[in-house]
Amino acid sequence: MDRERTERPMEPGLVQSVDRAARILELLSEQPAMGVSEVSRELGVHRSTAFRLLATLEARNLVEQVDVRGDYRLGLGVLRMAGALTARSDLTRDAQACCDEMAGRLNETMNVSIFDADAAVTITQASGDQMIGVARQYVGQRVPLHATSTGKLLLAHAGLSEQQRVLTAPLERFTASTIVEPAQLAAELERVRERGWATAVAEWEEGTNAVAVPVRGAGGAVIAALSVTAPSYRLPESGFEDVVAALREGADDLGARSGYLRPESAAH
Amino acid sequence: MDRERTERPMEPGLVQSVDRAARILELLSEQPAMGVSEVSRELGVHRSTAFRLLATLEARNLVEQVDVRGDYRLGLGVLRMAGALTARSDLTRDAQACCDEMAGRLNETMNVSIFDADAAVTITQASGDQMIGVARQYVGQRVPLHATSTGKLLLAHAGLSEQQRVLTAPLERFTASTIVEPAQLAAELERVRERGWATAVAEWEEGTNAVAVPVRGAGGAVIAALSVTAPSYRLPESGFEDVVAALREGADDLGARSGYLRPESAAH
DNA sequence: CGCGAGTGTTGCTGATAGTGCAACAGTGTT
DNA sequence: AACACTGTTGCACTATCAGCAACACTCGCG
Repeated sequence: MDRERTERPMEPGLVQSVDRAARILELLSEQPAMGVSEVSRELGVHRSTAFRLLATLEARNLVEQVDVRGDYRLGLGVLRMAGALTARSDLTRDAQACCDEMAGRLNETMNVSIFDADAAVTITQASGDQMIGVARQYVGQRVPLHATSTGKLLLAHAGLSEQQRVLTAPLERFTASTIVEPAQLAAELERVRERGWATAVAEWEEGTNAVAVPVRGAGGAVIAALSVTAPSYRLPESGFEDVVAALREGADDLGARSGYLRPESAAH
Repeated sequence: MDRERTERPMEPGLVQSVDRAARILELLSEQPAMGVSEVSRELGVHRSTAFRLLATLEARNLVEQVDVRGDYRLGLGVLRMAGALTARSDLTRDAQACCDEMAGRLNETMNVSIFDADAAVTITQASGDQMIGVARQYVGQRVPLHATSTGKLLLAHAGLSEQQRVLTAPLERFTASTIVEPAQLAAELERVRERGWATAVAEWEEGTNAVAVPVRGAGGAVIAALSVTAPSYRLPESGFEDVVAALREGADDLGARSGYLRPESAAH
């Protein structure tokens, strides 16, 4: 159900209170609003500690209280950082337009993701207008490389060292269909490279399928992945090939503008 | 030139290291990348201190190094927060679309701003394709209420207590034309309410003019401001009325969707 | 080539800054 | 009215974090 419980004790050499503050921001990215007590319970600290952390974040506009003596939520200061971040590259902006357009055509949830260290990061998302769809907000979310269509696609075109690292580390299981055997994953990656697109059939979330195609920038390198996600009854395996054609169009449009975000994303 | 030097010693009861970390994020929102030493100088702390703060932020993906032993910049974790923030309201998304469309029509820099405590916050921005334009990225930026078109418009329609607060506090001067006399500002606000739009003629930045109109949501309340900003030679005072007509169209479109972001924005 | 000034990074140690405690002031429920 | 909550604030202790100094390294200059 909740798939992020990083209750690690924090590596030494880091600043404890800053780490806790950052975790608060993470929490507030998942839940729309939280009270002081709720935060303190989640962090495992005293209420007063959580309060002071929140008060500090509030002074810098990173969080705000919905009203006096009320819950806290993310503040508008976040916008400034987000603006500065997206201003750095055209890809984010172009990807948003691409997602919006494709979501209108396919009427399903679209994602554009990029490779980052040990995960695929969704940089853009647009939803179809169907009642049943992808509920969660995935923008900025780090999803595993071995259990999602975008993850597998990006990993298949990443550097060998990156692939080795994922293949040697234990593969976490999320559903009954999740690939957890390294050999099986290696074969899957090979197939992804051959046919030029990747899938995820209930491997990350039960009852949910996804298809991803590469976005190629100047020089032909894979700079991102464009994907569709939908309930399995609306996107069955038999329909994958049809979607791929549509996806390719969008991905080529996006790639043609050859936006780039992290030139060193493959390097380490 | 640099108009933000909040070298205040930090109020008691706040967590020092978290405050410093937040300031790092602010700095990285202004400059695209900074080294450890640069950050330490800016914060007035030792290099090792700045390093550990950055390392902690990096562990939570809020910043990242451009390469090993290199500068730091904002990380992709910021996207997650931004995604969660904008997902809370339709206004941000609709405003972006509105800005984009208007920027295409007027070929100038468009902004949508909302009222927040003691400043106007730009939640959306789109630029025309002219070479000379608004250089700075303003999204998430807090601009003064008395020296900008959006600020004056929002203030004119804010609660009386808010207006009183601004009128009694000292009005900072930014250019020769900045209104610093409370009585003069009060008269200006009255004029804004009468004619239904606000201007800023080189009051915030020399050689730059701006015009703002209200965005009215369900119930007729002013929920945001839509504005155009341009060099004074392209947007002279004589041309204001023409732009207003175009702005009104966009603002009405936007308001018709009656998005809402902060229902309690006027309360305190 | 070697110097010097710059960088990012890392143990160590003392004192400061931040934590937990307890108590207060509220609100809504029992 | 008692209770169980909430967010908030002074206080005192001690764990935490800032500063120092040294390291490894890169760059530019002589």
